[in-house]
Amino acid sequence: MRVTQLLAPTLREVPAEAEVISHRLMLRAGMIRKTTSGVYTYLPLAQRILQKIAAIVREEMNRAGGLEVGLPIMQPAELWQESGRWAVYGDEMFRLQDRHQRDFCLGPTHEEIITDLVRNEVHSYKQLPLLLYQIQNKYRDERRPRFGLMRCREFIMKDLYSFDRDEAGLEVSYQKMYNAYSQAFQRCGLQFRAVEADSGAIGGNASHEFMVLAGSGEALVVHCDQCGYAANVEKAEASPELLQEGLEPGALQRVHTPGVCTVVEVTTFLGISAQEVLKTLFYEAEFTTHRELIAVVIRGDRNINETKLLNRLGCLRLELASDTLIKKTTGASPGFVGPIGLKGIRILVDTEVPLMVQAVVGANQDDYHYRYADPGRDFPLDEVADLRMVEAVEPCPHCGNSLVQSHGIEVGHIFKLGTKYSSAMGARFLDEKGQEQLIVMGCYGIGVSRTMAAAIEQNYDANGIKWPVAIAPYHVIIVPVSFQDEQQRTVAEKLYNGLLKVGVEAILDDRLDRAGVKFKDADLIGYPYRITIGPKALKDGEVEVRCRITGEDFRLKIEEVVQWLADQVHSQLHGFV
RNA sequence: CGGGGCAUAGCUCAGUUUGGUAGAGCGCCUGCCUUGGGAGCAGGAGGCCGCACGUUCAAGUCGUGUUGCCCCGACCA
Repeated sequence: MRVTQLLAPTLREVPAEAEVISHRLMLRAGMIRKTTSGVYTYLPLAQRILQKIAAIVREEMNRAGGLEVGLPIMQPAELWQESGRWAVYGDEMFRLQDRHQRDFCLGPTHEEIITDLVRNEVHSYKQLPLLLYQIQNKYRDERRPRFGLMRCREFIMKDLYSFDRDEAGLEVSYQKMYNAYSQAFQRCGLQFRAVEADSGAIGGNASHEFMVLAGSGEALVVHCDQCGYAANVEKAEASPELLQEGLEPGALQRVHTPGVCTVVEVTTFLGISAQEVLKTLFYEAEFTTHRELIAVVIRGDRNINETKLLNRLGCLRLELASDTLIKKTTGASPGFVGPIGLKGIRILVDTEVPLMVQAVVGANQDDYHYRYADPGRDFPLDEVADLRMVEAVEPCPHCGNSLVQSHGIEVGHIFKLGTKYSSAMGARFLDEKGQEQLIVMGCYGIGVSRTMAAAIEQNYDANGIKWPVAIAPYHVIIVPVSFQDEQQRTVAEKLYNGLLKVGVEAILDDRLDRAGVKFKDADLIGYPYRITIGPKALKDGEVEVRCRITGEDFRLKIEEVVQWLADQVHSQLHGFV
């Protein structure tokens, strides 16, 4: 490719709409343009990158035994009504009607479609296991698209669905995918971590997320260097901290605490630490059939993990209760509520609560607290559960070593689905005994367009992007300082052709612009290697090579540079396989 | 969905307070010159000032409505 023939309109200034680094750089590098909120057009450079990511993913899916299919984007409402999700999916689903007013949606995911295919075509245990996947656009009407390609309404996703005859088979498929995902992200040249994840509303009992580690990541994960435990903080187990071991219980004491509402105020007023306070939060939990007020008790210095709470309760939605409702129920304002004497309300306590013997709690009367509350003695411990968010620094729940916290971008997510869809939609097979059995399913997604953005979030500097070789739009850019100079031009063409011959993807900057312009664009777009052809090195029969990733500069003989670059590129492309 | 902000040239933004013939820098086109980190000179093209209605002799500017976009929050198989 020659730069004069490429469409890569680079921008000197940062478009006002972009905040996130990957978004800004892709706009500036002439890779993407916004079509409407959450919908982008991919220009040639981005398209090449996406295809490279997709190719790696495709190879790994195939290697794991996956079969590629092409599923429809436009899907009939009937299938979604069968699974029950037409009603549940809500505003996030793009819906449309045809001229006969029949309902359709644009696929946000493809469980229904694929289950429909499999129930029609698979009838025997001999046809299982089956791994089917596609790489395709997905549509979700996000409430708030943002961060450029990170959260779009239209995006590219690889989704694979596994079909097995039983749980043991699912476990095998799941492991295959876990390994394939690890391999795929490694080959993309990304630093990532697989973490245990909450399986959310999709159900199932096991789930891992693949996180590209980057400071700008939305997700918080913790991991242990010692034993390898890693989890999203939404999921991470919290090990209870023993603080008041051996302490003798005291007599419950009601103290006047006028206007002292928050944990901080309580600790200051009483001269104690937040660890000695128990706070009580009231949630309104929405179940399928009813709404219920729930009290949750947790140590004053801890935070509730609402994901854990929601899972524990098995409710659809959680919301902190309003002050009015709290007052009506307990007779006290939120700052003075506590578990003692609460009647007719389900009380959940965090695992650390029973370990305390002298706690300060609200007295359910404004301007009063209790001291020396003894959990179990002064209020019931009927429901004890891990309900707290793990902190930045705390011991690993498995080995006790210190956990490390980091930010990540979710680029892959694998789930065990079980029989949720096969039972709803009747996907069954006959086993050896002629018995009808439900197919056991798993689903596995990789955000392809998001992976492109995540790669940038992890690899950039003040001058632009630093693509890993495996997913770079081209491996090498050749920059003659002056393309009008005949000698430089001749060398440039020779190297260009030489690189193509040895399988290195080269692009020649044949523009008549000044060198500075070409250097700036090369850095911005982020080609891994740049060959500079200029008078300085040329007089020694050499050219300069700069590595974008490490910043290293090399001077190489003209005759040697092609092979040298071929070695560099190929070792990075195939080093992992 | 709640809160905030923005909308003028391809991009970044002035101009709106106090109504009076549309501006700058960058980019783009032509020519000259130049070529090692976004050069210089000369000339040029490019705007329903988001849209609609209203006030006014006169609206980019004032009023009402509307649409789109961005940010924060809630939400996120």
